[in-house]
Order: sequence, then structure tokens, then C-alpha cells
Amino acid sequence: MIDIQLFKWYSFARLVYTNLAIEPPTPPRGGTMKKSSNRDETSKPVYVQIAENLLDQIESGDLSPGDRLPPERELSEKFGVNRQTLRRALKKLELQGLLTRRQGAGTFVSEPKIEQRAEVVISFTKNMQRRGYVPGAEIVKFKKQSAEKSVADALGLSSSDLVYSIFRLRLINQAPVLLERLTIPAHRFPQFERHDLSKRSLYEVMETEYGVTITRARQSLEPVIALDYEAEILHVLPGAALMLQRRLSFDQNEQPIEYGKDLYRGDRFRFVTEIAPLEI
Amino acid sequence: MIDIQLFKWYSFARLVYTNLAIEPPTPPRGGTMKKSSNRDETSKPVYVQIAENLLDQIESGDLSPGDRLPPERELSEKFGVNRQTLRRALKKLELQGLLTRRQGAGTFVSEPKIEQRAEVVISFTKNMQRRGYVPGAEIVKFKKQSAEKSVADALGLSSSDLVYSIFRLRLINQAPVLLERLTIPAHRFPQFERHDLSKRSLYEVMETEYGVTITRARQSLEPVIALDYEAEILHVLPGAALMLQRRLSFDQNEQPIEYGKDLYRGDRFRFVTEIAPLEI
DNA sequence: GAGTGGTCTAGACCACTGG
DNA sequence: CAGTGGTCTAGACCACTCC
Repeated sequence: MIDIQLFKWYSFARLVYTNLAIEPPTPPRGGTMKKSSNRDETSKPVYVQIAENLLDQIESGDLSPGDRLPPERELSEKFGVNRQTLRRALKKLELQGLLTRRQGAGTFVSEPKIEQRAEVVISFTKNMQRRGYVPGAEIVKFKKQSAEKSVADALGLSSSDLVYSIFRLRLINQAPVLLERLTIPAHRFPQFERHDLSKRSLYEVMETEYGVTITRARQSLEPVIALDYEAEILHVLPGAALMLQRRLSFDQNEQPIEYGKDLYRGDRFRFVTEIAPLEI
Repeated sequence: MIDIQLFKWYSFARLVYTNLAIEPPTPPRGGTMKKSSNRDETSKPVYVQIAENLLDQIESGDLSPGDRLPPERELSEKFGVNRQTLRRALKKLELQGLLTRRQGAGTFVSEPKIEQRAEVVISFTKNMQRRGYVPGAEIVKFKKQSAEKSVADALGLSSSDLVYSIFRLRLINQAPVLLERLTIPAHRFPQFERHDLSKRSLYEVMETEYGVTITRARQSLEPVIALDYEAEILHVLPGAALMLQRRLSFDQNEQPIEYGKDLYRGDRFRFVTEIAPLEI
């Protein structure tokens, strides 16, 4: 074990939310709510739109950690919705760890935690930037080939179907920390080789170029030993401990769309979960 | 690696829910509400009580996987609550993976999955039994001693304070799979050595003997390499991959009450998470 | 005591699944 | 088409915090 311990905390989780902002509501009754800006995601529930609007305000810095939000009754009036609806939006953000609510006291923007919740989905790049690191990426392999059986099964393909197989090395402050190995069905992403994944987010490309949005994923974690090739590329000793994260992602139509086997350096990452009773 | 692969799937998570059933909430309206058993947690929100009631029915087999529940409007009438309140209970169970709801179709008891959600808290014993395995436990070490600094800090103790340091080996079908190493403050648990942790659940003892309930926990996962001692006791080769799960648990008063460092055999466990957009 | 979030009710309309 | 879950509203009372 040679390696320094630059940072130790991290959450897995990947990409995936679109920051639709809401147009402030034409009020009540007949249920209005302008549809938001771009895309045809017009029909999102109001509480989701409000949550996204508030998220924008937090991310843009309009709302800073420690700030108290206006009372619910006031906020609901501002957004032109019922208090219940507003509370649903707040709950969503609270479950993501972005807001803290204290009965009798108020609703506050959370202090940024060192660790993010493992269950919240966010991009590697954004995650690292929030922690003040400079993320990077490097394509190690990019091939169009026929899928191996286990992967084909997971993606619902036959073994004669073509897939893109991509190895991407992720860097933090120039140092390799994560080897992404992912497979996507070629027929869903024609000409995928045109896009530069060393500069762009995979999910961003999927969404903007192909209209594919990842809505959910199932993933698992296992500890594994670094093989020679993996050790070399991640700059650890063979036999070092790595975290293998398998992932099957689904698109908006519930179709499996990406199969990933990511290898994290065990000395640089820790996967954090908060276990709490589910209060909805 | 000599070991067989008896089973591969598992979720971490530990114990913690008490199956309190609801006290007949004195129906504010025309309500009914079946009651069940013990304790005076009378003041739980109605939706929590309903969720626990339904959970009981699922666990007892009154509701079987695949069964369709009555429509929400009917259920809410049965429980004597508003539909919104009932829906909150259903949502809670849905988030735990116990129910599946399909718009237009109905609410169904989920087929038992091989893996449980990583975020849901459940006891090792119960978890294994659900999978048809025979869990066991063996006390490896049981000492009252002064806390080491890092642990004392986590538990909010001074280094002169005494703690119980307990190593417990967990078995599945007689084979060792998990080495639990946990620390609890001695002053909160007087005479703790009287209890037989090879037969009883730690959390069950805490609750019934000391009135301490674990309400939430913060935990992390890291891959590590088996040291000689660990390898021997877990029946793996030195250098094998293990999963280290650190855990800090809090009681009902938000006091840190247990510090754990559990070692899972990497070849026998996989830690699963579902990543999905939070719809509340 | 005033003000906050937490819970609950009653009723409505919508979107989707199914025969 | 009838019936299901999904969303939203209007209004109420409670539990807690803080001055």
C-alpha cells in the first residue's frame, strides 16, 4: 500500500437529474402550473417541479447552507400551491439530505456533508467538484463488439447483438481512482463513437443526443482483490482491496440500458449510508 | 480461495424495527383499527401504526406475495382513516420494497426478492431466516475495558470511560460469514455480561432490558484485505477480500449508543442498493 | 404566546390498467 | 367502461421551539 490518503469519503451514486425550473404558478383552483422550459417533460407533478426549483436555488447559491427557508405556509402561497403539495417537495429534498426541518423552528438548508447519501443519484463529476476536487476522465477502451452472455442477458439482448464496450478511467487531481467498465446496446446509440466521453458525461450524452434518460438503477457492492491489470491502471499493488460496483440502469421506459462494472480504489473511497426509519 | 459459494446475495442492514402493533387509535372519526399487542407507544402517527399493522400481516403470512390488497378507498374505510393517511402507510411499505403499486391495477404484496434493500433495517437473524438459512452466533470476545480514543470520540465518551467490547462471530449453516466487533458504553448497560448474545439479538436485549431503542444509524462500507487473525476466524485465506462495515448507531434520544466494525466475507455477501428517483 | 413543522380529514380531478 | 392509484386543494388541530 503505497498510496496517500488524499480523501477518504465519497458516495457512489451516479448521475441523473434534470434541473427543470418551474415557472411560478398561475394560481389555484383549476390547477394550473405552467409547464416549464425545455423539453416535453411538461407533465411532471407540481411537487417535483417545486423540488427542482428549490434545488436550483440551492445549487446556484441563492440559498446557502444554514439559511432558513420561509415558513411552509408562506412558501406554498408563493408557489401558488397547497401546503401539502409544497411539503411533498420539501420532503423530497429532505430525504436527499439537502434540507433539514425542525418542528417549531423551521426549514434550513443543510450544511454540506462530507459524505453524500449513497442512495442519492448524482454525477461523479458534480460530486467531486462539490468537494473541491478536479475530476478528470480518460478513455482506456472503446469498442463495438458482440456482448458476452451474462451482460447480454442483463441487458435483454441476444449474444449476437452488438454493444459498445467502454473502459473509462476516472481521475481526481490527476490521480486514477476509479475504472469504469460499461456496456450499452449499440442499436440504441448509433454512432456512439462520435462523442468524446473523456470530456462529456455519459448520461448527459445519452440524454441530449439520444433522448434516453436513466430513471433508476440497481447496483451492488462487493470487495475484490486487484488483479495485475487493474492494479497497474489504478496505481495500486496487485492484491490490494478494491470495491466492485455492478450496476444495471433502466431508462424512462423501464428498459435496461446500461450495464456497468466499476472498480473503485478501496483506499480512496468509502460508501456511506444513512439508516433511518422511513418517515414520509 | 477454497470456499464454496453457498449464497451470494445479501443486504447489510441490521436490526431495528420493533413490531409494535397499533393501539386502537380511538378513531377520531368512525374508525375501527384492529389492535395487536404490547407497549405504550400509543402516540405514533396513525400512518405508522397502519404500516406496522400491514407489515405484521405480511410477515405472519396473512398477506402472501402476489396478493392484491383491497383498493385504497376500501382500505382507508376499514382502518377508519382518510385515504391520504392510508396512502402514506402504503408508501412507507412500498419504499421498503414490501409492496408494489401499479396505477390502474392495484397494490400488491411484493414477491420476496433475493436481496433486500440496503437501506432497510432488519436483523441479521431475521434476514437469514427469510432466505431459508439457519443463522448462528458465537461469542469470540466479551470484555469490559476502557475505550480506545477513536471509538470513545465517536461515542462521545472520554478515554477513561468503560465500554463493553464484544466480538461476535455470525454463522450461516454452521459456516462463519461475519465477524461483528462492537463497542457500547458500559454506564448505559450495567451488568451487560449477564445476557447471552450467542442466543439473543443485541438490539433486542438493549430494548427489553435497558429501554434503549436504535432509531437510526450511519454506516459506511470499504473493501479491505483479511489479516491473518481475521482470515483464520472467518475461514478464508489471508489476503482475501472482506467488506468492512463501520456503524454508529443512535438511540431514541439521538445519543450515539453503539459503534460497530463488522467484517463480512467478501465471497459470501453482496450489498445491494436500488437507486431511484424519490417519489414521495 | 406566536409561529413553526407534523398529522389528518374531506373531497376532487387526473392517468392509467383492465375486461 | 368502471375501477385503480397519483396528485392536488382547503382547512383543521396538534407538538414543538423560541422569545
